Amino acid sequence: MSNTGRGLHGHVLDTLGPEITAGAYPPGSVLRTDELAQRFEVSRSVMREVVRVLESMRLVESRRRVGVTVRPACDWNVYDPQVIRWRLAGADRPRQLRSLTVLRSAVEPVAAGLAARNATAEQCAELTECALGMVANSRGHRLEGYLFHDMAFHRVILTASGNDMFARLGDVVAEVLAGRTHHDVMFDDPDPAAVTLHVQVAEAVRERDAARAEKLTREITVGALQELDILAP
Amino acid sequence: MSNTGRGLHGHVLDTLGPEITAGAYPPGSVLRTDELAQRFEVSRSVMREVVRVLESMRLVESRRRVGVTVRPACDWNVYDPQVIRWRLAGADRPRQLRSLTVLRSAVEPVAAGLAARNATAEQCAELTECALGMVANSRGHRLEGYLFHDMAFHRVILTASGNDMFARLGDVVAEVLAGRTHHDVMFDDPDPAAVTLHVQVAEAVRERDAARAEKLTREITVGALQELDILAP
DNA sequence: CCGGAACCAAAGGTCAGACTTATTCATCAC
DNA sequence: GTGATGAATAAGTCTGACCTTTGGTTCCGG
Repeated sequence: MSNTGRGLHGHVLDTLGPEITAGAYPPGSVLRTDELAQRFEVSRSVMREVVRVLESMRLVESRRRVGVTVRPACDWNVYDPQVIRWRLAGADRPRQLRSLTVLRSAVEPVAAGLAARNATAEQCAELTECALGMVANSRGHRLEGYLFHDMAFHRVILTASGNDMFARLGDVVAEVLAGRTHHDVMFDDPDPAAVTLHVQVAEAVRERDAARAEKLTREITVGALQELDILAP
Repeated sequence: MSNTGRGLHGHVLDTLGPEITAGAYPPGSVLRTDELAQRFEVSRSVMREVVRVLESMRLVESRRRVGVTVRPACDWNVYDPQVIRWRLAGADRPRQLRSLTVLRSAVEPVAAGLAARNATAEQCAELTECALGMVANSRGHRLEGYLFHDMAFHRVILTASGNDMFARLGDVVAEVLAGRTHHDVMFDDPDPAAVTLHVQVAEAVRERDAARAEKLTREITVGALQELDILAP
């Protein structure tokens, strides 16, 4: 699951990071490098590297003569994939999932519009393939197969937009989609209307119809919002 | 300027980070910790901490027996404020500015709509104050005063949306706005139409008119796109 | 000529301990 | 009360040692 698991450093990070994002230490709490090193049974060097990384994520602040103070949640780098994963694994997962879904609803329609203008022929083909894969797995409780193509679909859209910032959200969207399937309510087969919308988006992009791609994608994200009982804008 | 400047560690990071984001080392290049430590005249410990942070930003990957390899740009954590600052300071600043402005155009309208629903009375007041500040500084080459209130305005909107992910983009938007004023074309006084739009957005939020707030904000961001000669979606 | 096993060296990973420096806090003199 | 002084503290830095992984090389046998 976690990609930092390599080495002692990664292990400590994957323990301490989630603790902080879960709110185990209230903002302003002070941690001492030495104490942490003792607790995790690692050397101070390793602990310092962990603190540096947590600092770069703005989860903590290290100051001389004071210690390592935990920062308030509003300071955190909530776009850091690590932080996102930690928060999704924690107690306020539902809240986090809502935030991310709202973000999706803002970004994906615009990305789809751009994709309709900038997608390469190859990307168009990929998109169609993904949509067809979704259709093929839309019945008979083939949720895993459906999820796979769904994640790929949205990733292609975001990448094909040609915008760095959008492309980087592919992982985030994938995480949200996976969460919906694995942890949350996904009783039955996916909504047929949603499947159709994906096929139509692929069409619109292929036909370079930016406005239609944007509009259709907006319908998809509105559906995602409604699934979480979020009032559609 | 840079907030990491504290300590040797920060200094090295602020030198090596921009080099990497500027593309000084092609993807796949291998750096050796020891050599870097020599070059910056710091100990291996400090260098290791720097590498760890760069690794958490996904700028590099550290592997045994191989060294520190530079990752392709598509892997970078482009939402990390540090990375954003480094890229904005580098050669492909214009490209980066475009990416960020497109992101703004996707996010801010939705955020404004949410703000109209969720803003506290205090936030509404702040918003109005910012808008008035913009008006007051809109004539007579008071660019700095205008910028100050403009940044504050957008930050309040993003915060008032009540969405973690949106709120965190306040710094990014501020950076973009500051860039436009300081580095790029901002010859004369700001466009009066834009100033009016900000005032109207403040009104709409105060009156809880989400649809109007969203629409007006979309007009603001379309203007920002046009300034950079980006085709409005 | 080729494939695999054994070996070696290179680079990061970890550790322990000593020393430095900034910062806070308390004390004291004015 | 206020400002200067000093001591305590925890992070910052450096050094040098040793461990572990792993890519490359060599060498042997098929």
